[in-house]
Amino acid sequence: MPRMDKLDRETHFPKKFASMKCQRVKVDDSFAPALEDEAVEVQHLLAEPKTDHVSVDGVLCLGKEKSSKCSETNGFSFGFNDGMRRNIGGLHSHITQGPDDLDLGVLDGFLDEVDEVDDIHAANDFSGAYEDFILDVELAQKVSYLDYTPRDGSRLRNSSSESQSPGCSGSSNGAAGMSELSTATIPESESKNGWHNKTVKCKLRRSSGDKWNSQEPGEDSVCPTSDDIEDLDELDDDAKPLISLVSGKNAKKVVQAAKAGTSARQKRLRKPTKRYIEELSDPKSKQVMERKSDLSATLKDKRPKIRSHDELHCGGALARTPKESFSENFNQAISKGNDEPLHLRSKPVSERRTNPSFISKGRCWSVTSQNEPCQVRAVKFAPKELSLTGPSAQAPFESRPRRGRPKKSLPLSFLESEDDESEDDCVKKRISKKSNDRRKHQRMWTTPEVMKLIDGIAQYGTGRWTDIKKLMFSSTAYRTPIDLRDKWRNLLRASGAQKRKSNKKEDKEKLKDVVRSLPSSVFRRVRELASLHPYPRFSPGGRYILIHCTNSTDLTGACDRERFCSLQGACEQQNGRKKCESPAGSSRENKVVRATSGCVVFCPQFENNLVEPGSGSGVATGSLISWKSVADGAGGACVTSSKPPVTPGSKVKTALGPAIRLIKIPKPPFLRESEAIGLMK
DNA sequence: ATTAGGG
DNA sequence: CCCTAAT
Repeated sequence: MPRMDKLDRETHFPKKFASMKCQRVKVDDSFAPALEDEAVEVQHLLAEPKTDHVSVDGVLCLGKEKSSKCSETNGFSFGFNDGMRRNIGGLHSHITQGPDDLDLGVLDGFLDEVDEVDDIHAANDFSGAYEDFILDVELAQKVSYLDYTPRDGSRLRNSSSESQSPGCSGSSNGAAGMSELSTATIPESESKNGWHNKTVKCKLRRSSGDKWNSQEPGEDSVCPTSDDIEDLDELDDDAKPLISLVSGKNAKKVVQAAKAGTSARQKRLRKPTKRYIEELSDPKSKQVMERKSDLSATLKDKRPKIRSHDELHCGGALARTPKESFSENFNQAISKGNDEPLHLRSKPVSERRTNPSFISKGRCWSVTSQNEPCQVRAVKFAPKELSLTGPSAQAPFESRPRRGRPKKSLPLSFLESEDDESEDDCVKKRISKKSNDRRKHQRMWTTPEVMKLIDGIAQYGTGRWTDIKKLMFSSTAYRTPIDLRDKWRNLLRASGAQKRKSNKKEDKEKLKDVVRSLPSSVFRRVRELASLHPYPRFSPGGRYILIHCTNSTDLTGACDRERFCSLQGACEQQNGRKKCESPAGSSRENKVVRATSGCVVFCPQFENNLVEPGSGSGVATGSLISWKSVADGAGGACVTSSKPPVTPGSKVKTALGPAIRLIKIPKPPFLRESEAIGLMK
């Protein structure tokens, strides 16, 4: 901290403070207060006086104020009296030095080890699952005998033909190609409906009606597609049990199949992943492995035809569908489906109109969950050549509704999940050269899915993945909120909306694949949304230091509690917990936070350090403001930027230095000065 | 239970 | 996609 600076600043600040009271420092004529939520334009910064050679010293004594009870005044005075008086000199230079030092390295080997441990656990788990399996067989049997009666010839026909088909060979032979599936003869709707009905019977005792019967064979034959095919291997799991049932020469197999079908959804969590079967060499596990593979084989044998049907169905539509009209075609195609999102069915039209699914900002693809199946299939069963992800294999038993994710499923989603595709448990699996690839079970994202995701984000932003899942992906059980978020992260990178961090060739290749697999319109949308909904966004749990707000940075609007409250309100609803105590506008937390000078540092433990506008308003250099205030994007506004998405870690150019940076505080919430300074290097 | 974030 | 930390 240069002394010169200090002196200099001390002469400056009185003036500044005076102007801060006006809530806005008029730096020059070009200052445009019009930018409410956003930041001050860079040019404004450029015009700013170079005030801020204040040392981090005074600013970052976070540890010292342990309680969050400090009064607002304290907060302010702390900021002002201390921070202001002290220097933050050298801050800029520090900040600009090390953009990436926060990256934490992790050993790959470690992950592998963890993986192996997991495998062992899983093996144990499987034996347990098998026991259950046996127990369930009885029930399954009864159900099948009682409830299962072929509805018409078609089903028998299906099954017979199924049983004759060569099918996929083994579970380990993942490379069951699409090529051998080219001769589809069975209407998908038939076989599928048949099985679905059965499933419903078993599970719901016929209480659910004939939802699937209403569909005419071929009704879904128009499937939009494009070059953007992601996935090849997708078998209709639903068909497997049925086929096995009918064709079963082997009672055991029949039972197994029935069991697999009836309790598949219920017992999903217990299914071992294919990987365990493949990789387990432990003698103890071999028995299990054998049984398992036996079962898999049984099931697999029966599947091909059904899949091939899909292929036929969608193949016609594959050819055309130009990029631009992509979404339109898509909508047309899906509009043929008789299905409508269940969650909307019961609602009056008027209500539907207001449903987010139908009103998304700007272009909305209006992809609804129920309609997905067809689309998904269309994409999935594209010719192999179109695959962008390389060979894939089926892993029927790998379906793994992720640990503990959608545990709490709504009744509706249950029904929906039975609808069709969604429950197909064939999880796509990448066969990479590395047999020990951690990412074993992957379910490729189809373009329609991506569009749904985008629509969801358009409506809910990037913080409410569960909501998006519920409303947009209610029928696809395999997509968890985390999956949605992950996909979004990938989309951001792929669309160029986010600077890609990794320089690895492998990653780049993957991104390219993603890019190729999606229409450009998708990425346009992604970029739009990226600017609209920053990601990563400031999260309530996040700890950030916002370094260096400039003089004229105005947080009004961006920081108001109301917006954040509305976000929390949603959480409150879904969690049943009360997170946002005070309604927007009624609490002191709703006060506007204003940063009119220098450097603002905030930390969660200073929640109550809100600065009250009007009373010496303005967050002085070094003041602490509530993370709550920043959580909803105020951080973005705090830093000068004409580009909205300013997120933790992002750089923003200023007139005062090459760039400033939002830094996320690592683990221990309390940070010593030296540590904080260290972070900035 | 849910999200962020890193691998 | 998996896992962990944090809330």
